[in-house]
Amino acid sequence: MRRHLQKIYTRLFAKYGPQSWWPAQSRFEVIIGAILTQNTNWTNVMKAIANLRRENLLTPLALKNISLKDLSERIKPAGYFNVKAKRLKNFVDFLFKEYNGRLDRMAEEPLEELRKKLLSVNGIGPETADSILLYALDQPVFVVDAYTKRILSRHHLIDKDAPYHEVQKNFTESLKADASLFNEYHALIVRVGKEFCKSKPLCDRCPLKTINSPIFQTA
DNA sequence: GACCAGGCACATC
DNA sequence: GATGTGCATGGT
Repeated sequence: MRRHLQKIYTRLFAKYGPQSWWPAQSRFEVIIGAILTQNTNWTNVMKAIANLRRENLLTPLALKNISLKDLSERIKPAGYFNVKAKRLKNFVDFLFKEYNGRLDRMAEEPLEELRKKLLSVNGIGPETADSILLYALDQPVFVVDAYTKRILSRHHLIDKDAPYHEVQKNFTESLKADASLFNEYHALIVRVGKEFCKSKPLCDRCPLKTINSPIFQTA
Protein backbone atom coordinates (compact mmCIF):
# COMPACT_ATOMS: atom_id res chain seq x y z
CA MET A 1 0.00 0.00 0.00
CA ARG A 2 2.66 2.49 1.04
CA ARG A 3 4.63 2.04 -2.16
CA HIS A 4 1.53 2.38 -4.30
CA LEU A 5 0.42 5.56 -2.60
CA GLN A 6 3.88 7.05 -2.89
CA LYS A 7 4.10 6.07 -6.52
CA ILE A 8 0.70 7.52 -7.33
CA TYR A 9 1.75 10.82 -5.80
CA THR A 10 5.03 10.89 -7.68
CA ARG A 11 3.27 10.11 -10.93
CA LEU A 12 0.59 12.75 -10.47
CA PHE A 13 3.01 15.44 -9.35
CA ALA A 14 5.27 14.72 -12.30
CA LYS A 15 2.36 15.12 -14.70
CA TYR A 16 0.51 18.05 -13.18
CA GLY A 17 2.92 19.86 -10.87
CA PRO A 18 1.79 21.82 -7.80
CA GLN A 19 -1.91 22.63 -7.68
CA SER A 20 -1.62 25.33 -5.01
CA TRP A 21 -4.97 24.72 -3.38
CA TRP A 22 -7.41 25.86 -2.00
CA PRO A 23 -8.76 28.26 -4.65
CA ALA A 24 -9.94 30.96 -2.23
CA GLN A 25 -8.92 34.39 -0.94
CA SER A 26 -9.29 33.79 2.80
CA ARG A 27 -9.59 31.06 5.38
CA PHE A 28 -13.25 31.84 5.85
CA GLU A 29 -13.83 31.56 2.12
CA VAL A 30 -12.18 28.12 2.16
CA ILE A 31 -14.70 26.97 4.75
CA ILE A 32 -17.65 28.40 2.83
CA GLY A 33 -16.41 26.65 -0.29
CA ALA A 34 -15.92 23.37 1.58
CA ILE A 35 -19.56 23.35 2.60
CA LEU A 36 -20.89 24.58 -0.74
CA THR A 37 -18.95 22.02 -2.77
CA GLN A 38 -20.58 19.03 -1.07
CA ASN A 39 -21.63 16.72 -3.89
CA THR A 40 -21.43 19.66 -6.28
CA ASN A 41 -19.33 20.76 -9.22
CA TRP A 42 -16.81 23.44 -8.26
CA THR A 43 -17.81 25.76 -11.11
CA ASN A 44 -21.26 26.02 -9.56
CA VAL A 45 -19.69 26.80 -6.20
CA MET A 46 -17.67 29.62 -7.74
CA LYS A 47 -20.86 31.28 -8.95
CA ALA A 48 -22.34 31.11 -5.48
CA ILE A 49 -19.18 32.49 -3.88
CA ALA A 50 -19.07 35.29 -6.46
CA ASN A 51 -22.59 36.24 -5.39
CA LEU A 52 -21.51 36.37 -1.77
CA ARG A 53 -18.37 38.34 -2.56
CA ARG A 54 -20.30 40.90 -4.57
CA GLU A 55 -22.28 41.79 -1.47
CA ASN A 56 -19.38 41.51 0.97
CA LEU A 57 -20.92 38.49 2.62
CA LEU A 58 -17.72 36.47 2.96
CA THR A 59 -17.22 37.23 6.66
CA PRO A 60 -18.49 35.45 9.76
CA LEU A 61 -20.37 38.53 10.94
CA ALA A 62 -22.10 39.10 7.60
CA LEU A 63 -23.30 35.51 7.45
CA LYS A 64 -24.39 35.68 11.07
CA ASN A 65 -26.59 38.66 10.31
CA ILE A 66 -28.12 37.63 6.98
CA SER A 67 -31.43 35.79 7.05
CA LEU A 68 -31.60 32.16 6.06
CA LYS A 69 -33.85 33.01 3.16
CA ASP A 70 -31.57 35.76 1.82
CA LEU A 71 -28.56 33.50 2.15
CA SER A 72 -30.18 30.62 0.29
CA GLU A 73 -31.15 33.00 -2.53
CA ARG A 74 -27.52 33.97 -3.02
CA ILE A 75 -26.06 30.48 -3.03
CA LYS A 76 -28.60 29.01 -5.45
CA PRO A 77 -26.10 28.13 -8.20
CA ALA A 78 -24.33 25.73 -5.82
CA GLY A 79 -27.43 23.54 -5.61
CA TYR A 80 -29.07 22.14 -2.45
CA PHE A 81 -29.33 25.79 -1.48
CA ASN A 82 -31.81 25.37 1.36
CA VAL A 83 -29.74 22.65 3.00
CA LYS A 84 -26.47 24.46 2.44
CA ALA A 85 -27.73 27.81 3.69
CA LYS A 86 -28.65 26.08 6.92
CA ARG A 87 -25.26 24.37 7.07
CA LEU A 88 -23.42 27.66 6.58
CA LYS A 89 -25.52 29.14 9.35
CA ASN A 90 -24.78 26.16 11.57
CA PHE A 91 -21.05 26.65 11.12
CA VAL A 92 -21.20 30.40 11.75
CA ASP A 93 -23.34 29.88 14.85
CA PHE A 94 -20.76 27.37 16.06
CA LEU A 95 -17.93 29.80 15.33
CA PHE A 96 -19.55 32.53 17.40
CA LYS A 97 -20.65 30.26 20.19
CA GLU A 98 -17.26 28.62 20.64
CA TYR A 99 -14.76 31.18 19.41
CA ASN A 100 -16.43 34.57 19.48
CA GLY A 101 -16.73 34.41 15.68
CA ARG A 102 -12.96 34.32 15.23
CA LEU A 103 -11.13 31.81 13.07
CA ASP A 104 -7.82 32.64 14.70
CA ARG A 105 -9.31 31.49 18.01
CA MET A 106 -10.66 28.34 16.40
CA ALA A 107 -7.21 27.64 14.98
CA GLU A 108 -5.76 27.55 18.50
CA GLU A 109 -7.87 24.54 19.41
CA PRO A 110 -5.94 21.24 19.65
CA LEU A 111 -6.37 19.32 16.41
CA GLU A 112 -8.25 16.24 17.63
CA GLU A 113 -10.56 18.30 19.79
CA LEU A 114 -11.36 20.68 16.95
CA ARG A 115 -12.06 17.85 14.53
CA LYS A 116 -14.52 16.35 16.96
CA LYS A 117 -16.25 19.69 17.45
CA LEU A 118 -16.48 20.34 13.71
CA LEU A 119 -18.04 16.92 13.19
CA SER A 120 -20.66 17.76 15.81
CA VAL A 121 -21.89 20.66 13.66
CA ASN A 122 -24.90 19.53 11.66
CA GLY A 123 -23.89 19.52 7.98
CA ILE A 124 -20.17 19.04 8.56
CA GLY A 125 -19.12 15.46 7.91
CA PRO A 126 -15.64 13.92 7.73
CA GLU A 127 -14.62 15.29 4.34
CA THR A 128 -15.80 18.82 5.06
CA ALA A 129 -14.18 18.81 8.50
CA ASP A 130 -10.89 17.56 7.12
CA SER A 131 -10.99 20.04 4.24
CA ILE A 132 -11.37 22.82 6.79
CA LEU A 133 -8.51 21.49 8.90
CA LEU A 134 -6.16 21.02 5.96
CA TYR A 135 -7.03 23.85 3.61
CA ALA A 136 -8.18 26.56 6.00
CA LEU A 137 -6.00 25.79 9.02
CA ASP A 138 -3.01 24.11 7.38
CA GLN A 139 -3.18 21.05 9.62
CA PRO A 140 -1.67 17.75 8.39
CA VAL A 141 -4.99 15.94 7.86
CA PHE A 142 -5.58 13.88 4.73
CA VAL A 143 -8.84 14.61 2.91
CA VAL A 144 -10.65 11.61 1.42
CA ASP A 145 -13.27 12.22 -1.23
CA ALA A 146 -15.23 10.30 -3.85
CA TYR A 147 -12.32 10.44 -6.32
CA THR A 148 -9.91 9.07 -3.73
CA LYS A 149 -12.11 6.07 -3.11
CA ARG A 150 -12.86 5.56 -6.77
CA ILE A 151 -9.24 5.63 -7.84
CA LEU A 152 -7.95 3.39 -5.05
CA SER A 153 -10.78 0.90 -5.42
CA ARG A 154 -10.36 0.70 -9.19
CA HIS A 155 -6.74 -0.18 -8.57
CA HIS A 156 -7.93 -2.78 -6.08
CA LEU A 157 -6.06 -1.09 -3.27
CA ILE A 158 -9.20 -0.72 -1.12
CA ASP A 159 -12.73 -2.07 -1.13
CA LYS A 160 -15.07 0.20 -3.06
CA ASP A 161 -17.18 0.94 0.01
CA ALA A 162 -14.38 1.12 2.54
CA PRO A 163 -15.31 3.57 5.30
CA TYR A 164 -13.80 7.07 5.29
CA HIS A 165 -11.50 6.53 8.22
CA GLU A 166 -10.03 3.33 6.78
CA VAL A 167 -9.12 5.03 3.53
CA GLN A 168 -7.66 7.98 5.38
CA LYS A 169 -5.56 5.70 7.55
CA ASN A 170 -3.86 4.26 4.48
CA PHE A 171 -2.55 7.69 3.59
CA THR A 172 -1.56 8.83 7.06
CA GLU A 173 0.28 5.58 7.69
CA SER A 174 2.07 5.73 4.34
CA LEU A 175 3.12 9.36 4.17
CA LYS A 176 4.95 11.89 6.27
CA ALA A 177 2.45 13.99 8.24
CA ASP A 178 3.05 17.10 6.19
CA ALA A 179 0.27 19.58 5.48
CA SER A 180 1.71 20.76 2.19
CA LEU A 181 2.13 17.17 0.98
CA PHE A 182 -1.45 16.28 1.94
CA ASN A 183 -2.62 19.52 0.37
CA GLU A 184 -1.03 18.70 -2.98
CA TYR A 185 -1.91 15.03 -2.93
CA HIS A 186 -5.63 15.53 -2.46
CA ALA A 187 -5.69 18.33 -5.03
CA LEU A 188 -3.88 16.11 -7.52
CA ILE A 189 -6.34 13.29 -6.95
CA VAL A 190 -9.23 15.63 -7.71
CA ARG A 191 -7.40 16.92 -10.76
CA VAL A 192 -6.79 13.49 -12.28
CA GLY A 193 -10.21 12.27 -11.20
CA LYS A 194 -12.02 15.10 -12.96
CA GLU A 195 -10.04 14.49 -16.11
CA PHE A 196 -10.00 10.69 -16.39
CA CYS A 197 -12.63 9.08 -14.15
CA LYS A 198 -15.60 10.03 -16.28
CA SER A 199 -15.69 7.09 -18.66
CA LYS A 200 -13.92 3.84 -19.43
CA PRO A 201 -12.15 5.02 -22.61
CA LEU A 202 -10.77 7.95 -20.63
CA CYS A 203 -9.76 5.63 -17.81
CA ASP A 204 -7.58 3.74 -20.27
CA ARG A 205 -5.58 6.90 -20.95
CA CYS A 206 -5.19 7.85 -17.29
CA PRO A 207 -1.62 8.64 -16.18
CA LEU A 208 -2.14 6.18 -13.32
CA LYS A 209 -2.87 3.33 -15.70
CA THR A 210 0.65 2.01 -15.63
CA ILE A 211 1.36 2.17 -11.93
CA ASN A 212 2.37 -1.16 -10.56
CA SER A 213 -0.96 -1.89 -8.89
CA PRO A 214 -2.76 -5.23 -8.54
CA ILE A 215 -5.38 -4.51 -11.18
CA PHE A 216 -2.71 -4.31 -13.88
CA GLN A 217 -0.63 -7.18 -12.56
CA THR A 218 -3.53 -9.59 -12.94
CA ALA A 219 -5.05 -8.13 -16.09
C1' DG B 1 -33.07 14.31 -21.59
C1' DA B 2 -30.38 11.47 -18.88
C1' DC B 3 -26.35 11.63 -16.00
C1' DC B 4 -23.02 13.56 -12.98
C1' DA B 5 -20.64 16.66 -9.53
C1' DG B 6 -14.51 17.74 -4.36
C1' DG B 7 -21.51 14.92 1.02
C1' DC B 8 -24.42 14.69 4.66
C1' DA B 9 -28.39 13.72 7.57
C1' DC B 10 -32.19 11.14 8.41
C1' DA B 11 -35.79 7.38 7.91
C1' DT B 12 -36.60 2.71 7.83
C1' DC B 13 -35.78 -2.06 8.24
C1' DG C 1 -25.46 -1.71 11.43
C1' DA C 2 -26.63 -1.70 6.65
C1' DT C 3 -29.25 0.28 3.02
C1' DG C 4 -32.15 3.87 0.75
C1' DT C 5 -33.55 8.60 -0.06
C1' DG C 6 -33.93 13.78 -0.29
C1' DC C 7 -31.54 17.72 -1.30
C1' DA C 8 -30.98 21.12 -6.67
C1' DT C 9 -28.16 23.67 -9.84
C1' DG C 10 -25.53 23.85 -14.21
C1' DG C 11 -22.40 21.42 -17.54
C1' DT C 12 -21.72 17.47 -20.83
